Amino acid sequence: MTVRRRSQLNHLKYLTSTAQSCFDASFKNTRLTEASQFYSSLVQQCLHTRSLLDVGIVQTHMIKFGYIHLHIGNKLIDASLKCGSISYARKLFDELPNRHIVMWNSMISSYISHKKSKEGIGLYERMVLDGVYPDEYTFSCVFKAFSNLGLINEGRRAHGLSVVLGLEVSNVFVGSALVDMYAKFGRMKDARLVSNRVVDKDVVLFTALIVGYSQQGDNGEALEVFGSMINQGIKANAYTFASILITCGNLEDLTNGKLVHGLVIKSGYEPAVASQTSLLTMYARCGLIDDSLRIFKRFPNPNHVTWTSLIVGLVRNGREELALKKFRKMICKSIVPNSFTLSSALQACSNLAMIDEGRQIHAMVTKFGLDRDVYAGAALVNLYGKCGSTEMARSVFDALIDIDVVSMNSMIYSYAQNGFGHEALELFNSMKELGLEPNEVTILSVLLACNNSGLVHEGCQIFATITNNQTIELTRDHYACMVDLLGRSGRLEEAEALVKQVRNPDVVLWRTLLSACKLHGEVEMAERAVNKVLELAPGDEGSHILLTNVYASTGNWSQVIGIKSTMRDLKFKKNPAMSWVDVDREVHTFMAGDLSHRRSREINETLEKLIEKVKLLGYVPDTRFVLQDLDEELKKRSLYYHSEKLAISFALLVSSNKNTIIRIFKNLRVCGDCHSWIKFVTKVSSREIIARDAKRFHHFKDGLCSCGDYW
DNA sequence: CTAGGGTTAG
Repeated sequence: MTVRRRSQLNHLKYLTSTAQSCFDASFKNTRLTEASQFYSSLVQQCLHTRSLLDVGIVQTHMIKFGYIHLHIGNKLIDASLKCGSISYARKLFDELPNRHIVMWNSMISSYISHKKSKEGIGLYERMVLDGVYPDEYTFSCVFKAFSNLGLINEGRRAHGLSVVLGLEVSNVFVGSALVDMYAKFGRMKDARLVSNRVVDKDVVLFTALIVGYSQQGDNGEALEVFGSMINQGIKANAYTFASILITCGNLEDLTNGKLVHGLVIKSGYEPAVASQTSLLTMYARCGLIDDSLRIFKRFPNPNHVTWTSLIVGLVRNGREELALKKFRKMICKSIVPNSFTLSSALQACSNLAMIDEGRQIHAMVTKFGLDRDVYAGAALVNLYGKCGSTEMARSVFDALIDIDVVSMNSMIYSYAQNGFGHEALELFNSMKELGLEPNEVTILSVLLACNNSGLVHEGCQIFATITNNQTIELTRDHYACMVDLLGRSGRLEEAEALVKQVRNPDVVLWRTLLSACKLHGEVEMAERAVNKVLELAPGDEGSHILLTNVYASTGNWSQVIGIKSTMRDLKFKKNPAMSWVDVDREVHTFMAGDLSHRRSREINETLEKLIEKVKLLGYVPDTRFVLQDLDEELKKRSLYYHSEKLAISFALLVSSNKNTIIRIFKNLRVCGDCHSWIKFVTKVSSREIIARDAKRFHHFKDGLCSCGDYW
């Protein structure tokens, strides 16, 4: 059959070029209906060959011989759409004198399903102006265009017209499209009102409602809707299950999650890809990542969404290295990553501060043309910020076309971590002009920036404004940041007053105050804070250590010994300080006085030489940072073997290229003596060193540090 | 001849 059609078309092409006059003569003698039939069958063939060229040939003939009219014209438009050319269909559509409602609908829905919402709405509006009444088919697709473009008022107006025409609730297709639109606008009340009025509710309508509640964060209500749907005897399908499993995941509700899992199996939807993907996500969200891995293994051909879901789940569960391994495997299998995938992989790199791996993924972002994507962009800004490359973060940020509040927050946070307080403030102040509304994260980031740069006045001002406006809900994190800011700058009374302002001050707040007390040798307040900490968290290890530090810094050794024996009784073990450095994708870890590295002897030689050199430039070991009651010489020796000094010596030993920046990481805060030592090292070695400690970055260059010695 | 809902992200 198809072969015959093919040859008929070829015959037509032949006629076109060679025997037009003959064809013309024979056609003119035929009746119109027969001509119509002939053309109809040719259009049918176009549908089979899916070739726009064929449509063109048929159309040329029809125009030439004057046979183009309503019925055939519609068929041609339909054929063009099926051949994948909306623009060609539109040309025909515009040329046609009388357009059938079906053709308006076909054109509009084609535009919208091909992500051309603007054109779809344009045609919808022209249709209304031309006096053609939209029908249930028109409404069931046009609302999506309004939600795609965020045109809430226009969408409401169209909703109004559907009410006038009596189509709003009499047709469930229109009803569910409306529910979906209002849900996407976040107006769940309107969505609910429409859905309540729809006469014959079906599973699609309920699913739209469930997804709406779930995506607006009202997961409890989503579960309610699911329950009432089941009670009404409407059966869930794969779409519904996929959505409700995500709801259970959002709630981290394993009980209901497993219950739904059972229902999925009973209903026979378990093999559906969406159900599987949602199951994987649900278990990952509930912390059962091994179950997710097991589900993943069952996929014969995981698609990019499945891979991404797995990667996201792994990162969420702190399995970044496995996440990156899976990501590489996915790339090997030639699955094309999208911006979801890449931003998740980048997040894994950020968490591990793996700059090299991150750079490679950045290259992929560029390769796939996603440099200006807001999600990939924010993830890149985050990566470079977390790896201490503020300049790179900024250049990615500047390349973004649409800056949203999240990418803005990432950039401000990058500045904050790296001690660029003024730059962070400048960006924060520019938000108003850009029409961006700061949120909780913005405020926290900018306060952190002030904190890390000692901008006490500015931080207090922002905090006061936010407190007065009450538009942003301040969390304990915000207060902790302010307590740190005030406390470290010596305004301890104000800091303590702020802690007391918080409704239920937690351990973190009191501990922050405690460390400020340590910094300023404020023994009495420190004891008060410790008592509070122990009230809230009996036997808290950190606060014991901090109190030891307070006593040690004021030379109160008998108290130090007292606490230490208490800690021994409670079987405390101090979290050991650790530094590491990434050389050629291999992580080298060092503890204080660590001799376990295979090149330990050379490392120590390098270190000894460095210490001699920096001493000549004026480095004096600062033994105040040794919290043991040793004699001065021993204190000095113990300083020399701090983990960060070992890591830097190793890095200098193995990398001779002066232009390579040395990056080291430490799990605790960098010690004061090491901080000053590293500044000298940058001078004697002419190297740049970036150190990330538990709290922030320190960029050491030419004998100075970006933190301005305030951290 | 034309129609509605789902699974991955900071």
